[in-house]
Amino acid sequence: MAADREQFIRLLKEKGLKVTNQRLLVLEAIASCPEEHLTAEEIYELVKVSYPEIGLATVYRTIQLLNELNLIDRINFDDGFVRYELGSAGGRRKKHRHHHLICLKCGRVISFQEDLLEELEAKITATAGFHIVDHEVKLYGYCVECGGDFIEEKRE
Amino acid sequence: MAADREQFIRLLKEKGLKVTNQRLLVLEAIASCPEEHLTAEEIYELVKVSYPEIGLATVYRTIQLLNELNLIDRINFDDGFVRYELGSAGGRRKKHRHHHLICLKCGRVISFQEDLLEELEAKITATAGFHIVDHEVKLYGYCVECGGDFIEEKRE
DNA sequence: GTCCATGCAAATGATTTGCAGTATC
DNA sequence: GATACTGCAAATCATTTGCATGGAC
Repeated sequence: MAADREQFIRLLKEKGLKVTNQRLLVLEAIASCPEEHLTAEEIYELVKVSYPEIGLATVYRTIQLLNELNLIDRINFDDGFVRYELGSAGGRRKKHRHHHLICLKCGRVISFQEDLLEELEAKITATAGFHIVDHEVKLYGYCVECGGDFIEEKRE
Repeated sequence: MAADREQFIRLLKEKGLKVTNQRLLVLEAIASCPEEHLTAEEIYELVKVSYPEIGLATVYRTIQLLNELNLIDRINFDDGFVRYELGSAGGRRKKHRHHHLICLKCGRVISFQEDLLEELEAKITATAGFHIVDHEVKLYGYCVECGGDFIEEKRE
């Protein structure tokens, strides 16, 4: 939505930062791929389509800014790239980031949004004095195409 | 325990790999810090105490081997280092890795072992055809020293 | 003796940074 | 017009790799 864009512009102005084409285009690129988990390089390539002069360093700097403003979240699938996706806090009031199913065979990543651990968080806060504000869950397994359905039968 | 060591030696022999001092010392270093989440550099420094000739590259290569053998697990706290800890599958039959409470203020990491998501895993396997075999959970918040206890009162 | 493993130094590759020119406010 | 932003190239820094030597079996 353009909601992210408007919020970004507002936040930039609030902080005395400048609203530039490059910044808007980086956010737009990320927002245009809500199902993807983009690397800096991928975002760079996307923005270059409509703005070929942009530099990779600018993309990195903008990503950092967007992350500080909580407009995007970082995710790490341990494949050597840090990835980014539209933030869970983006405008709306959802407080938790969403989670990921990761296929161990083909590497496919499926996102899902669900508050998995509310109860557990409350319990830990009460017993350990550790006040939890967010959680991140990665589930590893095998997707349907990679044998998720019937792998059980093949074992033992 | 020395159980890890024996298992390591057995696995090396099974695969026609050589049992070297360096390999045993790297595993020993990790096993000697069960509460820590060591970086490659930290492991290197630990091993150097008893074996100063070891090279950092050997540590990296051994870590990779240990990880492939499932004797250690990788964890990433997004601070620029990959970290390692004794594997959840190490000898015993625990199938899930353990989880982490991460303090957003001081960075302290507390591990805990608990099967959090058995039910959820079963549900997703049944409905999405995605067969889950492991999960990783990171909980973010504030530890007791950093105001975990009373931060609730300070907010609005 | 044969290979595999090691140590060193050089290479890699994602991300960061310095700086002079450029655009926003 | 001042100041922040950009693009480029050079710098960083964790990790990997090539290669000749050394060690395990």
